[in-house]
Amino acid sequence: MQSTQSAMGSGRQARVTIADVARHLGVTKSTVSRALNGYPDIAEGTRLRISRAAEALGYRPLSHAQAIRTGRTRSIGLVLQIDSEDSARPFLADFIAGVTQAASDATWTVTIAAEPTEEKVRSTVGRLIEERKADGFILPRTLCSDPRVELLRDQDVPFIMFGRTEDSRGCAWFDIQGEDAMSGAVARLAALGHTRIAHIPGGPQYFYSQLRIDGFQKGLSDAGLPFSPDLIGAPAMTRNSGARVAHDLLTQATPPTAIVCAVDRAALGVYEAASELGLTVGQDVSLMAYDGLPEGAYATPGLTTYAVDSFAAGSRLAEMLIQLIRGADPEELRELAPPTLVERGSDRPPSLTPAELAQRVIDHHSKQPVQWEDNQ
Amino acid sequence: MQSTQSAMGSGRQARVTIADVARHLGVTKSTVSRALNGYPDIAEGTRLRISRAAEALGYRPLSHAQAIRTGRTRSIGLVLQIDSEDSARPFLADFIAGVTQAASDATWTVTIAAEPTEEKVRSTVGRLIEERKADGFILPRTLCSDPRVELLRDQDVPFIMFGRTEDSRGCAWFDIQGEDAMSGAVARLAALGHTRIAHIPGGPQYFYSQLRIDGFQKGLSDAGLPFSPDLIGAPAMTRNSGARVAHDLLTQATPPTAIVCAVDRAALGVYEAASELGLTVGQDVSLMAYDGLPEGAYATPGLTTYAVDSFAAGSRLAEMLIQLIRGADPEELRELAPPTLVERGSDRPPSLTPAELAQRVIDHHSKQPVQWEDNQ
DNA sequence: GAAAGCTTCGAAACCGGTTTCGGCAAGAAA
DNA sequence: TTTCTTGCCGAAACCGGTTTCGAAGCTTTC
Repeated sequence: MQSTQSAMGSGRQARVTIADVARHLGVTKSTVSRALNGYPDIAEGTRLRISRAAEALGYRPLSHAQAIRTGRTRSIGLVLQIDSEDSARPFLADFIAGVTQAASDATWTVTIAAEPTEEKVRSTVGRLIEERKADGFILPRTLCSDPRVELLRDQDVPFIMFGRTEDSRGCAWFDIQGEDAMSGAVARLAALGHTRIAHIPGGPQYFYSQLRIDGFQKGLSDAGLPFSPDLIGAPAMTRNSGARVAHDLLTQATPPTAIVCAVDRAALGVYEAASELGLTVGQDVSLMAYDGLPEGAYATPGLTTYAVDSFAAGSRLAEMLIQLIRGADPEELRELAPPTLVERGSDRPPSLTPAELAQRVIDHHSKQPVQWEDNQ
Repeated sequence: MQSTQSAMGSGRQARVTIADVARHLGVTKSTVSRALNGYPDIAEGTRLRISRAAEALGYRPLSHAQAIRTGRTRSIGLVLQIDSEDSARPFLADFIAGVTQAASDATWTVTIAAEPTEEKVRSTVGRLIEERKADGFILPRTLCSDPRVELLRDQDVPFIMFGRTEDSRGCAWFDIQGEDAMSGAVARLAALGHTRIAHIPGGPQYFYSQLRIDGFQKGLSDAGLPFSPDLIGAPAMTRNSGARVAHDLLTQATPPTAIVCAVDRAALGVYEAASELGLTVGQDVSLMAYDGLPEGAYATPGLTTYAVDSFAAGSRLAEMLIQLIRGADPEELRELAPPTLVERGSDRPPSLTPAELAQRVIDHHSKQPVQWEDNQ
């Protein structure tokens, strides 16, 4: 019956096209197309007949054939920046799984790219736009002022950010409530009896770092604890810099008995610093952080942290982006999800006062001076 | 001059199409197309004129417009299986970066999907084929007999495997030389003076596990060491199962003084088992493994391991797949790359004989019996 | 009963490329 | 000079969809 027409080449199975469906029912392609796309000028009976036949014949429209007319590929773009020492790496698998899962559920696909530098990321995004490889983009790890945002805004391409930025006029975003986590951590530590609590913030280029500092300060004032600038250390995003900053904090004249880190990775360095100073985390100094890295479970004692559900974040971002592309108002597409507290052993009541702690450090220091390596 | 034609909708910048280029030069679309695609019936001068003009005008063909006629999207498919406890996770970011980098360099793109179960992976691959979203696929983590392979072979869709399988007739693949790594590890440990060396293999569903067992045995015979079945423990792919298997091996009547693990993750468990038995890795028992996980560097002492360059693997796989899609013979597209030895502290000369080691374990065991938890 | 309106669908153009076919001109062979 | 190639390119069909336009057929209205 359908015969010759679609006898595509070498072995690959002949696809059933819209023309096949039309011929099978004795209608025209245009009728089939409109029926399947919900145009109002098709009789309900006809629509039913057509959609049933399409289903039965196994017809699947070719998204790139549609795209040539509609300009839409049903594909979401995800351009990652992966530098040699990427802090986002552990989340990535879950995040990608979430994004693709949600896309898949909507019969969309995800076009992914990874570039090492900000500049290359920009140009790749540009290329994907030019080639219309994606109908919209998810931007992970947004910076305070993000060049990708300008590019996409200029080109009028839909996008959604994972994380807020300073200026999010007309932008859709999804974020995790990092500020509440930080104030929650302070509240928890204060309830345990700590009175001098320090913070190690993340890199200033990330907007969330400021939010978490704000949350930290709010936590202090909520608990009625005094704030002083020396409670906030230098930014640290890696294990080693975390160790260095923790070392500085703990060798102050009045050291904190508890430290709240903006990111888990820095917290892993705090273990090192404590150990070098003859202190034990969870005993002499309490520690809380944020991210939920699996490595935190392997530390001794386990790191108490606020965990982010990256899978859920990715899948929600994909859903929201699809809505945006379908015409939703970006200002309506904004969501804030809470992280979940993972209680392990690194936060306990203080066993020493700050003064006693300082003495312990001095005693230990007199025995063995410390050297920090600069690699890793 | 070009005016009205391509005044595409709302704000988004007007693309320059092949018709624009043709009009600009006073030739037809077909000439431009053939010139740009290297057809032999275009004069060299014309070809030059056209490609220069295309460059100058910023013309980029729309891959999905090309696809409608050619059937090719210039996109490679990557369908990952990500279950809740995925051992491949740490590699993933680098791997993806490698794949997309190589694709990007060839102005191809990567369409990615992630599914939790084997069945869903299969159906997603099927969908991507039906919708012609990818011209070929990279299959990571190949199983001994892999259902994806049958599917793709049936449909006559090009694909390349990361890892060999039992039956790789007509298949292209890229793999890392795990068997040589294992025999190299044995040779190294034998040279250090170990005479009783055990192996903890990976999951039997993975073909590489058998290869690595073979390599291990070859290492023993090369070193002139006797083999006995009790030198090979139960399979272990996780930290906890690694600990359990190591415990079994080390509590044998004649325990090994060195253990070679098929995967790093299991080796991390060996540290735990050793510590529970009152032994120190690198001192009482030597340890080598394979993968190159970053966590290995944080263990004490650092884990000596054969590291896989996932970025390079991904990028090579993408390059090879593109060649395959362009018509290369799959039997020619097979490559084996060596891992690189990362020397840290876990392999040292034996300090005890197996008999002395057994006695140490017995002495320690009489003091405190061991319980293994089953979570994590 | 004719005009007007509505519903429903066919015909054909269109999207941006690729590919087939054929024709023209120049050069080679007869 | 005529004929046959050969090189080069234009014309038009084609890929698989979407969308515009218009025209039937049926109702409704006056």
